[in-house]
Amino acid sequence: MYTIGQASKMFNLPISTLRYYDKEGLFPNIQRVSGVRRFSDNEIEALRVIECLKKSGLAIKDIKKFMEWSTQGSQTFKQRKELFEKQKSAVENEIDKLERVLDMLKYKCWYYEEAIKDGNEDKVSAMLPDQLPEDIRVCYDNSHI
Amino acid sequence: MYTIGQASKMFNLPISTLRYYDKEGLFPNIQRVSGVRRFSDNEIEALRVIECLKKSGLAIKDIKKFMEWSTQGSQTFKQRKELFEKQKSAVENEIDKLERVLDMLKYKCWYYEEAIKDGNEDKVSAMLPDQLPEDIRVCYDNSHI
DNA sequence: GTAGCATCTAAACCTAACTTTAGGTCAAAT
DNA sequence: ATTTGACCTAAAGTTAGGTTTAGATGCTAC
Repeated sequence: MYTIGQASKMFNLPISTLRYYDKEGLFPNIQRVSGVRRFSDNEIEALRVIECLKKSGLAIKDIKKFMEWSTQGSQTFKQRKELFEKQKSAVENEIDKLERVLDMLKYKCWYYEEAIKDGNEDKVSAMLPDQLPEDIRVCYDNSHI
Repeated sequence: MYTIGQASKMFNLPISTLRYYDKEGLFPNIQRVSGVRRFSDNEIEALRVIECLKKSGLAIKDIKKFMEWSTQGSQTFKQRKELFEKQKSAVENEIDKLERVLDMLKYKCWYYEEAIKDGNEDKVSAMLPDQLPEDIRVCYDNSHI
């Protein structure tokens, strides 16, 4: 059992954010002792899931829906599983996108290294893809589809 | 040379967004013909960079700063390179985070598969990490640090 | 010549996810 | 007894990144 201050430190989230999450219905079963919230193992695991779903791109109101499903027992197992499958694909896609962003960034890093070496960007900006070093060409191609 | 409508289609961005970017100073050198914007190769490459930096997590006002550096010639090569290096690390970090999110999601997918098989989550929720299948245990461990 | 487009501007509006403010309760330490 | 510190609420404020609205301009096809 933790206070809001302890939970705040555990997850490195401001107290105001935890209260906001509670107001938004993300802890549907949180207990209170004379008005004060008690974060049990239940809420701690909820917070882990909240962080995960948030980073996966899910909006608060949809995380709330999941938390409601969790209070409804075995009849919502399928929905819950499907939500996690959906977010899994979303994150896989996001990672793929970021890999292409990374290639662009690698190309640009190389580009400015060369420009610095030359003192100008004339040579490097005139270079055609097939004149680039192999590893840089791959990055260029991946980011200029 | 492209009109705003053509650029909008090329990048799949609303016209209003392109005008907003212009207002925010993201095309410092864009030409106009009797008031109408002309998107040249310069602005097209700028848009590729904008998309990249945006996805890397950079704010519009910082992208603007980069675009200003780009108008200042060789004296800003170093700053520009450092910006790309910084965003490269940021994206590498973000990908790492997402890999851990992915592990949590894989664990939860497995969890609900088991719960569906069993008709309840009693067995699977009582399972200690070392009783999990090896691949799932890895996911669990990576997401419950 | 007028109807239909694409373009333009300034300014208001929108949304999500918080954060801040102002005021209040309560228990423990001084 | 009063001060400190952790908790509480409701409501207002904030920020980023757009989007929408309303009204204007100008080319081109009929």
